[in-house]
Amino acid sequence: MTSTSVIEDSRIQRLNDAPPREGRYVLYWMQQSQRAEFNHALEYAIQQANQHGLRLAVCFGLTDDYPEANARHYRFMLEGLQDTATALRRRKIALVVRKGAPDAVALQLARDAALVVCDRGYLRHQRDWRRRVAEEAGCPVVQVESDVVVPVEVTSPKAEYAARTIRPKIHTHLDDYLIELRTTALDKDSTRIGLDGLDLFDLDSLLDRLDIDHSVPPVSHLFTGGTAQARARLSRFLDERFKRYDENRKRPETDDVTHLGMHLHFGQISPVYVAIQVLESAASKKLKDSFIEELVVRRELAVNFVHYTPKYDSYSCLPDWARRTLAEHKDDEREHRYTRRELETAQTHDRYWNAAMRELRYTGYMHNYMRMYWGKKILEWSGTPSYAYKVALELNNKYFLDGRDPNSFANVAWIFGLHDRPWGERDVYGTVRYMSAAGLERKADIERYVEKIDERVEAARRAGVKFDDA
DNA sequence: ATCGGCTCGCGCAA
DNA sequence: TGCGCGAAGCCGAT
Repeated sequence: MTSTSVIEDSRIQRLNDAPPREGRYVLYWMQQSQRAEFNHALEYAIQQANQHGLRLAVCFGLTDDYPEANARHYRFMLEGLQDTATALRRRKIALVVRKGAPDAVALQLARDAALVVCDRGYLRHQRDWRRRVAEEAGCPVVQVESDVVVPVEVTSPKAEYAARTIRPKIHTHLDDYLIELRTTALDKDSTRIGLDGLDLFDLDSLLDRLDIDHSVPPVSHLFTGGTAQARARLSRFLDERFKRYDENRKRPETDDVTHLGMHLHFGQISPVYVAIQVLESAASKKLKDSFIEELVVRRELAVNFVHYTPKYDSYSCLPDWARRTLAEHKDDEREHRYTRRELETAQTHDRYWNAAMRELRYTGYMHNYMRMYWGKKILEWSGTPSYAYKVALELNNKYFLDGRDPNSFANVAWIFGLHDRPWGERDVYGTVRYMSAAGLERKADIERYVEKIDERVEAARRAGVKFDDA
Protein backbone atom coordinates (compact mmCIF):
# COMPACT_ATOMS: atom_id res chain seq x y z
CA MET A 1 0.00 0.00 0.00
CA THR A 2 1.43 3.34 -1.04
CA SER A 3 0.95 6.72 0.54
CA THR A 4 -0.22 9.52 -1.69
CA SER A 5 -2.19 12.72 -1.73
CA VAL A 6 -3.36 12.08 -5.28
CA ILE A 7 -7.05 11.27 -5.60
CA GLU A 8 -7.83 8.65 -8.22
CA ASP A 9 -9.25 10.38 -11.35
CA SER A 10 -12.00 7.79 -11.55
CA ARG A 11 -13.46 9.00 -8.24
CA ILE A 12 -13.97 12.46 -9.76
CA GLN A 13 -16.75 13.44 -12.18
CA ARG A 14 -17.79 16.80 -13.63
CA LEU A 15 -21.58 17.01 -13.28
CA ASN A 16 -22.04 19.99 -15.62
CA ASP A 17 -20.10 22.03 -18.19
CA ALA A 18 -20.54 25.47 -16.64
CA PRO A 19 -17.48 27.68 -17.25
CA PRO A 20 -15.19 28.68 -14.35
CA ARG A 21 -16.04 31.96 -12.63
CA GLU A 22 -14.83 34.27 -9.92
CA GLY A 23 -16.09 33.56 -6.45
CA ARG A 24 -15.50 34.22 -2.76
CA TYR A 25 -14.75 30.61 -1.94
CA VAL A 26 -14.75 26.99 -3.05
CA LEU A 27 -17.82 25.24 -1.67
CA TYR A 28 -17.80 21.66 -0.49
CA TRP A 29 -21.44 20.61 -0.24
CA MET A 30 -21.17 17.75 2.25
CA GLN A 31 -24.16 15.47 2.23
CA GLN A 32 -23.17 11.79 2.09
CA SER A 33 -19.57 11.69 3.33
CA GLN A 34 -20.24 13.25 6.74
CA ARG A 35 -16.69 13.18 8.04
CA ALA A 36 -13.58 15.38 8.30
CA GLU A 37 -11.05 12.61 7.68
CA PHE A 38 -10.39 10.13 4.90
CA ASN A 39 -12.85 12.04 2.76
CA HIS A 40 -11.77 12.30 -0.88
CA ALA A 41 -14.34 15.02 -1.63
CA LEU A 42 -13.08 17.19 1.24
CA GLU A 43 -9.42 16.75 0.30
CA TYR A 44 -10.22 17.52 -3.34
CA ALA A 45 -12.08 20.67 -2.28
CA ILE A 46 -9.12 21.79 -0.13
CA GLN A 47 -6.73 21.25 -3.03
CA GLN A 48 -9.01 23.28 -5.31
CA ALA A 49 -9.31 26.10 -2.77
CA ASN A 50 -5.52 26.25 -2.47
CA GLN A 51 -5.09 26.26 -6.26
CA HIS A 52 -7.58 29.09 -6.67
CA GLY A 53 -6.13 31.00 -3.70
CA LEU A 54 -9.58 30.94 -2.10
CA ARG A 55 -11.04 29.99 1.21
CA LEU A 56 -13.18 26.88 1.65
CA ALA A 57 -16.79 26.75 2.80
CA VAL A 58 -18.35 23.45 3.83
CA CYS A 59 -22.14 23.24 4.01
CA PHE A 60 -24.73 20.64 4.92
CA GLY A 61 -28.47 20.85 4.16
CA LEU A 62 -30.57 19.62 7.06
CA THR A 63 -33.98 18.74 5.63
CA ASP A 64 -36.80 17.71 7.89
CA ASP A 65 -38.44 15.57 5.26
CA TYR A 66 -35.76 13.10 4.37
CA PRO A 67 -37.66 10.04 3.07
CA GLU A 68 -38.67 7.70 5.93
CA ALA A 69 -36.30 9.28 8.46
CA ASN A 70 -37.30 9.84 12.10
CA ALA A 71 -35.83 11.10 15.39
CA ARG A 72 -33.73 7.94 15.77
CA HIS A 73 -31.88 8.60 12.51
CA TYR A 74 -31.63 12.36 12.97
CA ARG A 75 -30.16 12.07 16.46
CA PHE A 76 -27.44 9.69 15.30
CA MET A 77 -26.66 11.82 12.26
CA LEU A 78 -26.53 15.07 14.23
CA GLU A 79 -24.23 13.55 16.84
CA GLY A 80 -21.94 12.73 13.94
CA LEU A 81 -22.18 16.20 12.44
CA GLN A 82 -21.31 17.73 15.83
CA ASP A 83 -18.18 15.62 15.81
CA THR A 84 -17.40 16.52 12.22
CA ALA A 85 -17.86 20.26 12.87
CA THR A 86 -15.31 20.08 15.69
CA ALA A 87 -12.84 18.13 13.57
CA LEU A 88 -13.23 20.57 10.67
CA ARG A 89 -12.61 23.52 12.98
CA ARG A 90 -9.25 22.00 13.88
CA ARG A 91 -8.51 22.09 10.15
CA LYS A 92 -9.45 25.81 9.99
CA ILE A 93 -12.78 25.08 8.31
CA ALA A 94 -16.31 26.02 9.44
CA LEU A 95 -19.20 23.62 8.88
CA VAL A 96 -22.31 25.57 7.90
CA VAL A 97 -25.44 23.53 8.60
CA ARG A 98 -28.63 25.12 7.33
CA LYS A 99 -32.19 23.97 7.53
CA GLY A 100 -33.70 23.22 4.14
CA ALA A 101 -33.71 20.80 1.26
CA PRO A 102 -30.08 19.79 0.62
CA ASP A 103 -30.13 20.93 -3.00
CA ALA A 104 -31.68 24.29 -2.03
CA VAL A 105 -29.07 24.88 0.70
CA ALA A 106 -26.27 23.98 -1.69
CA LEU A 107 -27.64 26.37 -4.32
CA GLN A 108 -27.94 29.24 -1.78
CA LEU A 109 -24.29 28.90 -0.88
CA ALA A 110 -23.21 28.18 -4.45
CA ARG A 111 -24.12 31.76 -5.43
CA ASP A 112 -20.79 33.07 -4.13
CA ALA A 113 -18.75 29.99 -5.01
CA ALA A 114 -16.16 29.68 -7.76
CA LEU A 115 -16.60 25.94 -7.73
CA VAL A 116 -18.87 23.42 -6.01
CA VAL A 117 -17.54 20.05 -4.89
CA CYS A 118 -19.98 17.38 -3.73
CA ASP A 119 -19.82 13.79 -2.58
CA ARG A 120 -21.84 10.91 -4.01
CA GLY A 121 -25.06 9.14 -3.04
CA TYR A 122 -26.72 6.42 -5.08
CA LEU A 123 -30.38 6.62 -4.12
CA ARG A 124 -32.93 8.32 -6.35
CA HIS A 125 -33.41 11.46 -4.26
CA GLN A 126 -29.67 11.83 -3.66
CA ARG A 127 -29.04 11.74 -7.40
CA ASP A 128 -31.89 14.19 -8.04
CA TRP A 129 -30.44 16.71 -5.58
CA ARG A 130 -27.08 16.61 -7.31
CA ARG A 131 -28.58 16.84 -10.78
CA ARG A 132 -30.49 19.97 -9.81
CA VAL A 133 -27.45 21.60 -8.22
CA ALA A 134 -25.39 20.81 -11.31
CA GLU A 135 -28.05 22.35 -13.58
CA GLU A 136 -28.60 25.52 -11.57
CA ALA A 137 -25.37 26.36 -9.76
CA GLY A 138 -23.95 28.42 -12.64
CA CYS A 139 -20.41 27.29 -11.83
CA PRO A 140 -18.55 23.99 -12.23
CA VAL A 141 -19.92 21.20 -10.03
CA VAL A 142 -17.60 18.27 -9.36
CA GLN A 143 -18.66 15.04 -7.68
CA VAL A 144 -16.10 12.99 -5.75
CA GLU A 145 -16.98 9.39 -4.88
CA SER A 146 -15.60 8.60 -1.45
CA ASP A 147 -17.94 6.09 0.19
CA VAL A 148 -17.03 3.01 -1.80
CA VAL A 149 -13.70 1.30 -2.33
CA VAL A 150 -14.08 0.87 -6.11
CA PRO A 151 -16.17 3.52 -7.93
CA VAL A 152 -19.46 2.04 -9.06
CA GLU A 153 -18.90 2.47 -12.81
CA VAL A 154 -15.32 1.20 -12.60
CA THR A 155 -16.53 -2.06 -11.10
CA SER A 156 -19.19 -2.70 -13.72
CA PRO A 157 -21.33 -0.94 -16.37
CA LYS A 158 -24.48 -2.90 -15.49
CA ALA A 159 -26.56 -4.46 -12.75
CA GLU A 160 -24.71 -7.56 -11.64
CA TYR A 161 -26.53 -10.84 -11.33
CA ALA A 162 -25.01 -12.11 -8.09
CA ALA A 163 -22.05 -11.87 -5.75
CA ARG A 164 -20.14 -14.37 -7.87
CA THR A 165 -20.31 -12.11 -10.96
CA ILE A 166 -19.25 -8.91 -9.20
CA ARG A 167 -16.58 -10.49 -6.97
CA PRO A 168 -13.82 -10.89 -9.59
CA LYS A 169 -14.58 -7.43 -10.99
CA ILE A 170 -14.05 -5.82 -7.60
CA HIS A 171 -10.97 -7.86 -6.76
CA THR A 172 -9.30 -6.81 -10.04
CA HIS A 173 -9.31 -3.22 -8.81
CA LEU A 174 -8.79 -3.56 -5.05
CA ASP A 175 -5.06 -2.79 -5.03
CA ASP A 176 -5.63 0.37 -7.07
CA TYR A 177 -8.13 1.80 -4.60
CA LEU A 178 -7.00 0.60 -1.18
CA ILE A 179 -4.55 3.45 -0.80
CA GLU A 180 -4.01 5.96 1.98
CA LEU A 181 -5.47 9.42 1.53
CA ARG A 182 -3.01 12.01 2.78
CA THR A 183 -4.44 15.24 4.10
CA THR A 184 -3.69 18.58 2.53
CA ALA A 185 -3.42 21.70 4.73
CA LEU A 186 -5.78 24.49 3.79
CA ASP A 187 -3.77 27.63 2.99
CA LYS A 188 -6.36 30.25 3.93
CA ASP A 189 -7.93 30.10 7.36
CA SER A 190 -11.64 29.61 6.72
CA THR A 191 -12.84 29.39 10.31
CA ARG A 192 -14.65 32.73 10.14
CA ILE A 193 -16.08 32.71 6.66
CA GLY A 194 -19.11 34.79 7.64
CA LEU A 195 -21.87 32.32 6.75
CA ASP A 196 -24.48 31.73 9.40
CA GLY A 197 -25.79 28.28 10.21
CA LEU A 198 -27.50 26.21 12.87
CA ASP A 199 -25.93 25.69 16.24
CA LEU A 200 -25.25 22.00 16.74
CA PHE A 201 -24.34 22.42 20.38
CA ASP A 202 -27.77 21.69 21.85
CA LEU A 203 -29.04 18.65 19.99
CA ASP A 204 -32.15 18.18 22.14
CA SER A 205 -33.56 21.56 21.30
CA LEU A 206 -32.49 21.29 17.67
CA LEU A 207 -34.31 17.95 17.36
CA ASP A 208 -37.39 19.46 18.97
CA ARG A 209 -37.45 22.25 16.43
CA LEU A 210 -37.31 19.86 13.46
CA ASP A 211 -40.67 18.88 12.01
CA ILE A 212 -39.89 15.16 11.92
CA ASP A 213 -41.46 11.87 13.05
CA HIS A 214 -40.74 11.52 16.78
CA SER A 215 -42.55 8.20 17.23
CA VAL A 216 -39.32 6.22 16.92
CA PRO A 217 -37.02 7.25 19.78
CA PRO A 218 -33.23 7.65 19.56
CA VAL A 219 -30.98 4.85 20.83
CA SER A 220 -27.99 6.93 21.93
CA HIS A 221 -27.59 4.87 25.09
CA LEU A 222 -26.27 2.08 22.85
CA PHE A 223 -25.14 3.70 19.59
CA THR A 224 -23.74 7.20 19.38
CA GLY A 225 -23.02 8.76 16.01
CA GLY A 226 -19.67 10.16 14.89
CA THR A 227 -16.30 9.38 13.39
CA ALA A 228 -14.63 9.05 16.79
CA GLN A 229 -17.20 6.45 17.87
CA ALA A 230 -16.79 4.59 14.58
CA ARG A 231 -13.01 4.46 14.94
CA ALA A 232 -13.31 3.31 18.54
CA ARG A 233 -15.70 0.53 17.48
CA LEU A 234 -13.32 -0.57 14.75
CA SER A 235 -10.27 -0.75 16.98
CA ARG A 236 -12.20 -2.55 19.75
CA PHE A 237 -13.43 -5.04 17.15
CA LEU A 238 -9.93 -5.63 15.81
CA ASP A 239 -8.45 -6.05 19.30
CA GLU A 240 -11.11 -8.18 20.93
CA ARG A 241 -13.56 -9.71 18.51
CA PHE A 242 -12.03 -10.14 15.07
CA LYS A 243 -10.42 -13.47 15.96
CA ARG A 244 -13.87 -14.97 16.53
CA TYR A 245 -15.56 -13.23 13.59
CA ASP A 246 -15.73 -16.25 11.27
CA GLU A 247 -17.03 -18.81 13.74
CA ASN A 248 -19.52 -16.42 15.36
CA ARG A 249 -21.07 -14.68 12.37
CA LYS A 250 -23.92 -17.16 12.47
CA ARG A 251 -24.27 -16.91 16.24
CA PRO A 252 -26.56 -14.01 17.09
CA GLU A 253 -26.08 -14.62 20.81
CA THR A 254 -22.56 -13.21 20.44
CA ASP A 255 -21.62 -9.63 19.59
CA ASP A 256 -18.57 -10.42 17.49
CA VAL A 257 -19.51 -7.97 14.77
CA THR A 258 -18.32 -4.44 13.96
CA HIS A 259 -21.54 -2.41 14.27
CA LEU A 260 -20.00 -0.19 11.60
CA GLY A 261 -22.93 -0.36 9.19
CA MET A 262 -24.69 2.63 10.74
CA HIS A 263 -21.52 4.74 10.66
CA LEU A 264 -20.82 3.76 7.05
CA HIS A 265 -24.39 4.66 6.15
CA PHE A 266 -23.93 8.28 7.27
CA GLY A 267 -20.43 8.48 5.84
CA GLN A 268 -18.92 8.86 9.32
CA ILE A 269 -16.13 6.47 8.43
CA SER A 270 -14.56 5.56 5.10
CA PRO A 271 -14.76 1.97 3.84
CA VAL A 272 -11.29 2.44 2.36
CA TYR A 273 -9.96 3.36 5.80
CA VAL A 274 -11.71 0.39 7.39
CA ALA A 275 -10.37 -2.03 4.78
CA ILE A 276 -6.81 -0.74 5.18
CA GLN A 277 -6.98 -1.06 8.97
CA VAL A 278 -8.24 -4.62 8.68
CA LEU A 279 -5.63 -5.64 6.10
CA GLU A 280 -2.85 -4.14 8.21
CA SER A 281 -3.99 -6.01 11.32
CA ALA A 282 -2.25 -9.17 12.49
CA ALA A 283 -5.22 -11.43 11.70
CA SER A 284 -5.06 -14.48 9.43
CA LYS A 285 -5.59 -14.19 5.69
CA LYS A 286 -8.77 -16.20 5.98
CA LEU A 287 -10.29 -13.74 8.44
CA LYS A 288 -9.25 -10.77 6.36
CA ASP A 289 -10.74 -12.34 3.23
CA SER A 290 -14.10 -12.94 4.83
CA PHE A 291 -14.17 -9.40 6.22
CA ILE A 292 -13.35 -7.86 2.83
CA GLU A 293 -16.07 -10.03 1.32
CA GLU A 294 -18.66 -8.38 3.59
CA LEU A 295 -17.28 -4.84 3.63
CA VAL A 296 -16.45 -4.52 -0.04
CA VAL A 297 -17.97 -7.25 -2.23
CA ARG A 298 -21.42 -7.48 -0.63
CA ARG A 299 -21.66 -3.80 0.27
CA GLU A 300 -20.70 -2.68 -3.22
CA LEU A 301 -23.01 -5.26 -4.79
CA ALA A 302 -25.78 -3.37 -2.99
CA VAL A 303 -24.48 -0.07 -4.40
CA ASN A 304 -24.34 -1.65 -7.87
CA PHE A 305 -27.95 -2.80 -7.38
CA VAL A 306 -29.44 0.58 -6.48
CA HIS A 307 -27.31 2.41 -9.03
CA TYR A 308 -28.34 0.28 -12.00
CA THR A 309 -31.88 -0.72 -10.96
CA PRO A 310 -34.25 2.25 -11.36
CA LYS A 311 -36.96 0.54 -9.27
CA TYR A 312 -34.64 -0.68 -6.51
CA ASP A 313 -37.40 0.01 -3.96
CA SER A 314 -40.21 -1.85 -5.72
CA TYR A 315 -41.26 -5.50 -5.85
CA SER A 316 -40.61 -5.39 -9.60
CA CYS A 317 -36.86 -5.21 -8.92
CA LEU A 318 -36.82 -8.96 -8.28
CA PRO A 319 -35.43 -11.35 -10.92
CA ASP A 320 -37.99 -13.02 -13.23
CA TRP A 321 -37.54 -16.53 -11.83
CA ALA A 322 -38.27 -15.27 -8.31
CA ARG A 323 -41.40 -13.29 -9.19
CA ARG A 324 -42.61 -16.22 -11.32
CA THR A 325 -42.25 -18.84 -8.57
CA LEU A 326 -43.67 -16.56 -5.86
CA ALA A 327 -46.68 -15.80 -8.09
CA GLU A 328 -47.28 -19.52 -8.60
CA HIS A 329 -47.46 -19.95 -4.84
CA LYS A 330 -49.28 -16.81 -3.84
CA ASP A 331 -52.52 -18.65 -3.07
CA ASP A 332 -50.87 -21.36 -0.97
CA GLU A 333 -52.33 -21.72 2.47
CA ARG A 334 -50.39 -19.84 5.17
CA GLU A 335 -50.08 -21.60 8.50
CA HIS A 336 -49.67 -18.25 10.24
CA ARG A 337 -50.83 -14.83 9.13
CA TYR A 338 -49.96 -11.58 10.86
CA THR A 339 -50.86 -7.98 10.25
CA ARG A 340 -48.22 -5.33 9.90
CA ARG A 341 -49.06 -4.12 13.40
CA GLU A 342 -48.70 -7.58 14.94
CA LEU A 343 -45.31 -7.90 13.29
CA GLU A 344 -44.18 -4.41 14.26
CA THR A 345 -45.04 -4.96 17.91
CA ALA A 346 -43.43 -8.43 17.93
CA GLN A 347 -46.58 -10.40 18.70
CA THR A 348 -46.14 -13.65 16.80
CA HIS A 349 -46.03 -17.25 18.01
CA ASP A 350 -42.29 -17.38 17.27
CA ARG A 351 -40.11 -16.30 20.23
CA TYR A 352 -36.97 -16.13 18.12
CA TRP A 353 -38.61 -13.89 15.58
CA ASN A 354 -40.14 -11.70 18.28
CA ALA A 355 -36.70 -11.30 19.84
CA ALA A 356 -35.28 -10.17 16.50
CA MET A 357 -38.07 -7.66 15.98
CA ARG A 358 -37.65 -6.32 19.52
CA GLU A 359 -33.90 -6.02 19.03
CA LEU A 360 -34.59 -3.89 15.97
CA ARG A 361 -37.27 -1.76 17.59
CA TYR A 362 -35.47 -1.07 20.84
CA THR A 363 -31.85 -0.85 19.65
CA GLY A 364 -31.90 0.23 15.99
CA TYR A 365 -29.85 -2.81 15.10
CA MET A 366 -30.42 -6.50 14.42
CA HIS A 367 -27.78 -9.20 14.24
CA ASN A 368 -26.92 -9.90 10.60
CA TYR A 369 -27.91 -13.54 10.79
CA MET A 370 -31.30 -12.76 12.31
CA ARG A 371 -32.01 -10.24 9.53
CA MET A 372 -32.34 -13.09 7.07
CA TYR A 373 -34.61 -15.15 9.28
CA TRP A 374 -36.67 -12.07 10.16
CA GLY A 375 -37.33 -11.25 6.51
CA LYS A 376 -37.98 -14.84 5.41
CA LYS A 377 -40.72 -15.16 8.01
CA ILE A 378 -42.38 -11.92 6.92
CA LEU A 379 -42.62 -13.51 3.47
CA GLU A 380 -44.02 -16.70 4.97
CA TRP A 381 -46.62 -15.02 7.21
CA SER A 382 -48.00 -12.36 4.83
CA GLY A 383 -50.97 -12.61 2.48
CA THR A 384 -48.95 -11.96 -0.67
CA PRO A 385 -45.24 -11.73 -1.44
CA SER A 386 -45.52 -8.18 -2.78
CA TYR A 387 -47.20 -7.04 0.45
CA ALA A 388 -44.54 -8.86 2.47
CA TYR A 389 -41.86 -7.02 0.49
CA LYS A 390 -43.50 -3.68 1.26
CA VAL A 391 -43.83 -4.42 4.99
CA ALA A 392 -40.28 -5.76 5.33
CA LEU A 393 -38.81 -2.71 3.59
CA GLU A 394 -40.89 -0.25 5.62
CA LEU A 395 -40.05 -1.84 8.97
CA ASN A 396 -36.41 -2.06 7.93
CA ASN A 397 -36.22 1.61 7.01
CA LYS A 398 -38.20 2.80 10.01
CA TYR A 399 -36.23 1.09 12.76
CA PHE A 400 -32.70 0.34 11.55
CA LEU A 401 -30.26 3.15 12.29
CA ASP A 402 -28.89 2.45 8.83
CA GLY A 403 -32.26 2.01 7.15
CA ARG A 404 -32.60 3.50 3.63
CA ASP A 405 -29.06 2.43 2.85
CA PRO A 406 -28.32 0.69 -0.49
CA ASN A 407 -27.77 -2.36 1.71
CA SER A 408 -31.33 -2.06 3.02
CA PHE A 409 -32.81 -2.35 -0.46
CA ALA A 410 -30.51 -5.20 -1.49
CA ASN A 411 -30.95 -7.12 1.77
CA VAL A 412 -34.74 -6.92 1.70
CA ALA A 413 -34.86 -7.93 -1.97
CA TRP A 414 -32.51 -10.86 -1.19
CA ILE A 415 -35.21 -12.29 1.06
CA PHE A 416 -37.34 -12.58 -2.10
CA GLY A 417 -34.61 -14.04 -4.31
CA LEU A 418 -32.43 -11.14 -5.50
CA HIS A 419 -28.76 -12.11 -6.00
CA ASP A 420 -29.66 -15.64 -4.95
CA ARG A 421 -30.53 -18.85 -6.77
CA PRO A 422 -33.46 -21.23 -6.64
CA TRP A 423 -33.62 -24.05 -4.10
CA GLY A 424 -36.00 -26.89 -3.42
CA GLU A 425 -39.64 -25.99 -4.05
CA ARG A 426 -42.07 -25.68 -1.16
CA ASP A 427 -45.28 -23.92 -0.16
CA VAL A 428 -45.44 -20.11 -0.20
CA TYR A 429 -41.73 -19.71 -1.00
CA GLY A 430 -41.75 -21.63 -4.26
CA THR A 431 -38.09 -22.10 -5.13
CA VAL A 432 -36.94 -19.04 -3.16
CA ARG A 433 -34.57 -20.00 -0.36
CA TYR A 434 -36.29 -21.02 2.86
CA MET A 435 -35.06 -20.64 6.43
CA SER A 436 -36.34 -22.42 9.51
CA ALA A 437 -36.34 -22.05 13.27
CA ALA A 438 -34.72 -25.49 13.38
CA GLY A 439 -31.76 -24.00 11.51
CA LEU A 440 -31.31 -21.35 14.21
CA GLU A 441 -31.42 -24.04 16.90
CA ARG A 442 -28.91 -26.13 15.01
CA LYS A 443 -26.37 -23.40 14.40
CA ALA A 444 -26.69 -21.04 17.35
CA ASP A 445 -27.50 -20.86 21.02
CA ILE A 446 -30.74 -19.15 20.15
CA GLU A 447 -32.13 -19.25 23.69
CA ARG A 448 -29.18 -17.19 24.81
CA TYR A 449 -29.96 -14.72 22.04
CA VAL A 450 -33.54 -14.38 23.33
CA GLU A 451 -32.21 -13.75 26.85
CA LYS A 452 -29.68 -11.23 25.58
CA ILE A 453 -32.42 -9.31 23.79
CA ASP A 454 -34.67 -9.37 26.87
CA GLU A 455 -31.88 -7.69 28.79
CA ARG A 456 -31.15 -5.23 26.03
CA VAL A 457 -34.80 -4.23 25.71
CA GLU A 458 -34.93 -3.69 29.48
CA ALA A 459 -31.84 -1.49 29.31
CA ALA A 460 -33.36 0.47 26.44
CA ARG A 461 -36.57 1.06 28.39
CA ARG A 462 -34.57 2.27 31.39
CA ALA A 463 -32.77 4.66 29.04
CA GLY A 464 -36.11 6.07 27.88
CA VAL A 465 -36.79 4.14 24.66
CA LYS A 466 -40.58 3.89 24.71
CA PHE A 467 -43.36 3.45 22.16
CA ASP A 468 -46.94 4.66 22.18
CA ASP A 469 -48.25 1.46 20.57
CA ALA A 470 -46.55 -0.98 22.95
C1' DA B 1 -21.27 -35.50 11.04
C1' DT B 2 -21.47 -35.39 6.04
C1' DC B 3 -23.36 -35.46 1.45
C1' DG B 4 -26.27 -34.86 -2.55
C1' DG B 5 -30.34 -33.01 -4.54
C1' DC B 6 -33.19 -29.26 -4.94
C1' DT B 7 -33.55 -25.55 -9.55
C1' DC B 8 -32.25 -21.38 -12.61
C1' DG B 9 -29.34 -18.80 -15.48
C1' DC B 10 -24.85 -16.36 -16.02
C1' DG B 11 -20.46 -16.49 -18.04
C1' DC B 12 -17.01 -18.82 -20.18
C1' DA B 13 -15.07 -22.51 -23.04
C1' DA B 14 -15.51 -24.62 -27.21
C1' DT C 1 -24.21 -25.38 -27.28
C1' DG C 2 -22.62 -27.36 -23.12
C1' DC C 3 -21.28 -27.04 -18.54
C1' DG C 4 -19.77 -25.56 -13.85
C1' DC C 5 -21.26 -23.35 -10.19
C1' DG C 6 -23.38 -20.22 -7.05
C1' DA C 7 -25.25 -14.25 -0.74
C1' DA C 8 -25.60 -16.65 4.37
C1' DG C 9 -30.24 -23.44 3.53
C1' DC C 10 -33.08 -27.48 4.17
C1' DC C 11 -33.95 -32.23 4.36
C1' DG C 12 -33.47 -36.92 4.20
C1' DA C 13 -30.22 -40.70 3.49
C1' DT C 14 -26.11 -42.72 5.05
